[in-house]
Amino acid sequence: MARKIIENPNSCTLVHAMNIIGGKWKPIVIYILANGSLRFGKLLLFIPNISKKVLTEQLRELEEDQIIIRERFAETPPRVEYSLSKRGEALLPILRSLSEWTSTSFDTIEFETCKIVKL
Amino acid sequence: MARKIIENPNSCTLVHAMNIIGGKWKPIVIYILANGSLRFGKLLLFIPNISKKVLTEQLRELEEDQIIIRERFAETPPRVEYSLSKRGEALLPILRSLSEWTSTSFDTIEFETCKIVKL
DNA sequence: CTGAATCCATTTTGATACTG
DNA sequence: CAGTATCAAAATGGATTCAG
Repeated sequence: MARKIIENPNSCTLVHAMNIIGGKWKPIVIYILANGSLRFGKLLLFIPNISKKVLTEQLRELEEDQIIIRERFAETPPRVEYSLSKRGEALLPILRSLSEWTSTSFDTIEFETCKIVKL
Repeated sequence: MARKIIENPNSCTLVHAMNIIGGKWKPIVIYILANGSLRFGKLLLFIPNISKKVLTEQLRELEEDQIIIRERFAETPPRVEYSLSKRGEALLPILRSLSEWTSTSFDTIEFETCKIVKL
């Protein structure tokens, strides 16, 4: 039986989406920024167990994909604010759905990363 | 200012969801199985560039999280069918939303993994 | 304060050959 | 056919130190 290679737009877009939000901390960052812009130091507090390096990398990638916006203020000491872009905000309902899916589908969930810091 | 550690159920469930579907090939597997059950060999054809070993691992994990169902038939040669569970099916609308989000948010997407085999 | 640069540990992914 | 086993490669994660 002959086989034919075809394009599958659904898989393709799905893979792309996962590349963007599939990072270990990215959904958390997006979720936290949903409540408003934050500076680097605060994000670090909100996400325990993440190192500066990794947070920096994740933020860079999210910025490249235009999910978040990075605003640098020329002050001393320097201040940098991160916030969600329109594209990032469009992602929120989907992340909420994912969150709900987990809640309704699983009885128990436990992580270290469940704990976040409230200021 | 005092800081207090609290639980954040949203982040928690989100992280859990990403642990389950965040694997490199998992969303594709789920998407493909959405069209009906398939056996191992077919899945391998549908996902170019994936090795048997990796596909096996991903399927095992999806099975452990009860996203897919593995059915083994005692025949010769052996036959194994994979299909979506209820829990996995509940994920489909969300994956479709993700797919749509990518389509509307980005102009161009390109991957090697976009190509799948149609039988 | 923000984050770049190093160095190293761990995890993930893959190519290949082999088995019931 | 549907996997294992083994080895190797690559991506990712993280601790620490340095800099504007």
